[in-house]
Amino acid sequence: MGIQERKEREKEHRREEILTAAQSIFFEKGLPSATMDEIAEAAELSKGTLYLYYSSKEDLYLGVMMRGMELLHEFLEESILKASSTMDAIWGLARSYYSFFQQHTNFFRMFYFFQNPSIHKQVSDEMFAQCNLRTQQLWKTVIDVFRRAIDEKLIRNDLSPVESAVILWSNFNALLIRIDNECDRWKKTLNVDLVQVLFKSNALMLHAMMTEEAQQQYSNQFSTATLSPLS
Amino acid sequence: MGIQERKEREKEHRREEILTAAQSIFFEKGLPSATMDEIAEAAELSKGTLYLYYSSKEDLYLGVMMRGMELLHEFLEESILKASSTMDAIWGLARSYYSFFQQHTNFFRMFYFFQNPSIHKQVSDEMFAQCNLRTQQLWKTVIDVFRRAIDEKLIRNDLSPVESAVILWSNFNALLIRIDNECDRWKKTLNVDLVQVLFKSNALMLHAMMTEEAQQQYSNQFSTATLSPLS
DNA sequence: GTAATAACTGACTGATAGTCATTTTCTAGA
DNA sequence: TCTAGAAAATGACTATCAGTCAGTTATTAC
Repeated sequence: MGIQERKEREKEHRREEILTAAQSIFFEKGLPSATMDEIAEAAELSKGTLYLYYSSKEDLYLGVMMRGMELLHEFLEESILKASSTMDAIWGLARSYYSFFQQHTNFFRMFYFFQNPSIHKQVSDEMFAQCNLRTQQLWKTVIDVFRRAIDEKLIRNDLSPVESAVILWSNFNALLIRIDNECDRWKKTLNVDLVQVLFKSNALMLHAMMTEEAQQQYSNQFSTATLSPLS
Repeated sequence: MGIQERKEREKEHRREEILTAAQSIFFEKGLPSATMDEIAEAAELSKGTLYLYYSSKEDLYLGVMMRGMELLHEFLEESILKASSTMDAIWGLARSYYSFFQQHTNFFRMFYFFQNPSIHKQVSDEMFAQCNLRTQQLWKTVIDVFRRAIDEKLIRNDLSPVESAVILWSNFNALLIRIDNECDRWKKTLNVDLVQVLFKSNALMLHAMMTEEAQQQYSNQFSTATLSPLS
């Protein structure tokens, strides 16, 4: 009998439909303002049914967010594949994360909204574990690029792959968040273009992490010309 | 008649009492889980009275947060005063922000919780404006140190004071947030001490921002020995 | 002493996350 | 095709909580 299998498929499909409905509502309103009634209406289901598939609003939010994490992972993997060298791959991570930020701002916002533990109260253990797994996979991809860079003596070997990855990523991410929230304010009150600062900062930090040989080899890469996003 | 004045004082005092009650509840539970009834009980007032002094739960939250911002400002100002040189003042900003983070983690958490615009819905314009003013004052203090550093040719003059300030601060802040949320996880799964990474990252970035003269002058400052927090 | 004003109260309203008894739909075997 | 039982879906209901406002208490001015 394929009935069991078909039911499984249909159930999975329903889970995805609910997620799609939730996504449109969360993108529009954010977690606090979105209501389960709205999501139910968007999904053309009753509210009770949502709870047969997800155990809380926060679980739904996490489900949508994990779609975003998969998408970001694809962005990064693809840019790594396309890279002509390991150094190019490192710059590619920055460029592709910036593209992701521009093209999928709503997902990006979910990431940093959920970074905050005050929100985690209603998240189920399963979802939380699944999300941590995805996060680890993402980090593995990023860290592996830095591992290669250190093996190739592009990055100083007094930095570990994990250290260099977390430093460069955190630095880039912090400025992306600031761009998302405060870009206009910084432009108006202090006449600073945070997007330029973003790439300048990334270039500075990467340069500081490089071995002397690599600094000489790639010195031209970090001229002001290539600092701007290749938009 | 000093009655008007006394009444003003009493009103201000009541505002502060309410803030103190709110602070204890917000520290304990965070914004989403704290209830106005709890805060009212802690303040020994009725809920209605809270709304005579603050127009929403979020306004109360902002009021408490601004206390934290003033405290941080004092930390920074004091460390700048104590600094023996401009370069020492820059390191002092990092050290004092780290001290603030350790001693007043609850305030620190409020800062990054509220960075998120999804929360701002119920904030009054007055409070928002007041908070922006405080933020600008804080930034002015930080930026002024970097202005001095550039004047003294310690920091490269292709960086503006604002740029260098926002880069170094954002970088430091990003890792502090990660330490607060994920320190144990990084230690366990990847065997990395994020606190060491924090100061290493700050040293790297600052070094990259320095002029060649300053790099030579201060090269010993950034040996591994001084990378650890002077706890 | 009293009228006017200011400060405070807490029962009430509306919104909303999550529940569960009931109904509807689907499946398997006769 | 019919039917019993399982699976899926429903929506009225409960509990909680931010915010309101008519009414009460305290203070001031004369």
